[in-house]
Amino acid sequence: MENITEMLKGVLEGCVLEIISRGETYGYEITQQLRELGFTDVVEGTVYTITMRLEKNNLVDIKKKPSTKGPPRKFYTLNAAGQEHLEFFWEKWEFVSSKLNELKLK
Amino acid sequence: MENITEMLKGVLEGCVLEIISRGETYGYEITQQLRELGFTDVVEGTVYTITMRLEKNNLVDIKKKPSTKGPPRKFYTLNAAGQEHLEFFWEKWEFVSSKLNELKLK
DNA sequence: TGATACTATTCTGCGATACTATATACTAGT
DNA sequence: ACTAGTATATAGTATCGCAGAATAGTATCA
Repeated sequence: MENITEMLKGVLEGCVLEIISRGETYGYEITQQLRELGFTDVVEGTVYTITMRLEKNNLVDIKKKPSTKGPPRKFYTLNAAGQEHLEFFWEKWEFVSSKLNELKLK
Repeated sequence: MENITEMLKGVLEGCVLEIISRGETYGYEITQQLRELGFTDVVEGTVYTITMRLEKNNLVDIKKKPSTKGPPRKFYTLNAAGQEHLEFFWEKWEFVSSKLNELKLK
């Protein structure tokens, strides 16, 4: 799908939070999961800015682990604040989503 | 609903296109319709930037008409390009929306 | 006529976000 | 040595919604 950049704003971060909440993971793998989801054009740099932001806002805990396939990985897990943030994200999504579907059908 | 600004990016413009497609309307009225929809915090300035953009991108036709209640109104109607843009917007929405719901349920 | 309120458009600058492009680093296979 | 794949990092750019204010027209009431 082309030109969905603007529509992903505010949404992609929520996706990353959700993916992390499913279990400890790292930037590169998150990118791949987003691509598998269907957001095929998402690149590492984009995910990196998001994880950096999560880090800055203290929503994740970090553990560095060596990798057999490249440089060390930074594994993320959601902390309590991150979990709360994620829940609030889904609430917002439900709200916006319902309003748009309402508009579409009306 | 608070803090949905980022999530509205790319979405609000689509809403405005949809509202215009329902029938000739003007900025102030569009703002009110968005508020009725549930986006209570949308302000005139926001809608203005959107209509200006639609205008700049030649997606709307414009007619100025006097008002009994204030300064002249600028009425917008979708042209062919605008109609196409709207359809593409809903396609994008369907795509992103389905992916998000997929992620949420999985 | 002056003040106020409501309608209505316009303008500017800002902050947040995703994207582009590139650099750097480590491992494994040929 | 070279390449491909993995992986983090960073600077710069474009876009978008929003805050805040200015401007302007009409109606109403003191």
